[in-house]
Amino acid sequence: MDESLPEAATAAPAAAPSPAPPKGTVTQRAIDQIKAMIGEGRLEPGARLPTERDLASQLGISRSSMREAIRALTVLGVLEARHGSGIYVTQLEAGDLLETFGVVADLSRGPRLVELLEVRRILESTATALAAARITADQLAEVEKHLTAMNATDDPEEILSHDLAFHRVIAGAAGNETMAAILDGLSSRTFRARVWRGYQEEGAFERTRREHAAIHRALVAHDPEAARAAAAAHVGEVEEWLRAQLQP
Amino acid sequence: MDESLPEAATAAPAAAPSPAPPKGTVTQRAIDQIKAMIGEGRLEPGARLPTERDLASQLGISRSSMREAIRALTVLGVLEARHGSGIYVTQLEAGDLLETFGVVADLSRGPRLVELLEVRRILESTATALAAARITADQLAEVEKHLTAMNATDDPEEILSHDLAFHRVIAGAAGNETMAAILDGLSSRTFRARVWRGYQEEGAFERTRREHAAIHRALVAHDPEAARAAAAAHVGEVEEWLRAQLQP
DNA sequence: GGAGCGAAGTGGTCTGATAAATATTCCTGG
DNA sequence: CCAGGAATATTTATCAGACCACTTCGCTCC
Repeated sequence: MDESLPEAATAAPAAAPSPAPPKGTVTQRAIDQIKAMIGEGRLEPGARLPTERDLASQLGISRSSMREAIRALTVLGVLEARHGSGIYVTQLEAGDLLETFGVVADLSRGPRLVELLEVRRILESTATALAAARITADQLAEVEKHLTAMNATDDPEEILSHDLAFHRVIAGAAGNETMAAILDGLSSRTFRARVWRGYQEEGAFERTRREHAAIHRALVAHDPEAARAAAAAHVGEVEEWLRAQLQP
Repeated sequence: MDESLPEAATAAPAAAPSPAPPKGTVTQRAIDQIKAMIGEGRLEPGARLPTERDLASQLGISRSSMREAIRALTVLGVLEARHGSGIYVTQLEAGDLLETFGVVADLSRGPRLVELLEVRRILESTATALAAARITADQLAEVEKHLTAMNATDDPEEILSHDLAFHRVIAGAAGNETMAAILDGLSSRTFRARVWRGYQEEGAFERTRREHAAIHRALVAHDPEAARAAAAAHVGEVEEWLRAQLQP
């Protein structure tokens, strides 16, 4: 019967500064609080966090919930847990935080693949244009290395690998690490493997080779506009092919 | 002694297709396996997963570890847990998966903020150009609504809110949901609030107003090139200001 | 047939314990 | 005094079991 009154005696002992904003789950709150600590600068990149137990008691939650929060921030690339050592804030660099971008590419299908390629075309053409203006001799040599290696083999795996590296070096030469990291995610292995499985079976090898050569020529000539056009055409070819595939 | 030969007796009862690839933590493995299930189409968008308990025993791990895996995929926007109901795969649309993009903007500092603005400038200018060609009368009306509302108040909070909506409608009119979702992340509330705190104190209100008007004119005229230029200049202004701030 | 209720199912949280990897301390021998 | 290594302490990784909160659905009763 009537044994329990909703409110009453349970005056929480530790309701100090934060009047316990009861939004969402405790785990979500923990995630937000840790993010806030980093955002406000209370935790520098590379800093070591208190132990799981300390953090848990500090926020008034159980260790299980705290572990879920930590795990979530780990997959986001914000934290890094080292077994036996502790939990650390990553360097919060573009590569750390944008690694999850690959998940988007891996799980997207149908029309969204075309949209992703459109984004890649826009960013890649601009990045290649910037690279044409800024690329150094060393970087250019590396581009050539992957270009020749790509043309010297017939193994699709190896071609794909050098193709990815080819574009990665170019993106790096553009001087915008964030853009390079995004492009890396948009070119993730499984994403390209999926699209190219069919594309390369239509004799696209030769065309791809010519397009890469055009990009390389533009880089050598330090001609941003030619580089932009060549890169846009390169991605656009795949984009158009994929668009056609979706309307049988 | 010599009691242990590497292989031998422990013929696991359920070591059927996957010979237990012992890479990383069990939780990470669980994350990968669930991702694989979705990637291979064994789990459609919107589908309901087995219960935590079933999934855990199915993969041979404890419920705690399985919960961490689920939580991780939840913050990535891949899964959605409904208390008392079950765990479901999201629709895997751009908005779901790219929500995490906001944390990049929120946690970035210094030079990376400039890089993010550069990416935004590239995408936003292209999106605005596309919108100029494709925008409908209804969408144009909504753009105007936010434009006038923005100019009718002095409350920074309200201005920021309508500013975000202004660009969001334009991005939506460009017809690429993925690009719109990325731009949304690049314009997340806390990100812009941080940058604009200083920017708007330098009498940038009037300039911002003129830039928005220019974008709007280009949209009305359905002039992609003008729209591209206006949008690029708009973001570029903030970008340049921020770049200058970093070299005192 | 419909409204209300209650039991079963399911995610959310907590507690406690053990294993594994790492960090620290301290002892020993030169 | 110092170098090396073993014992010890710290910390994350994982597991197990319990209880609570919310949802769902079937059942009863009107």
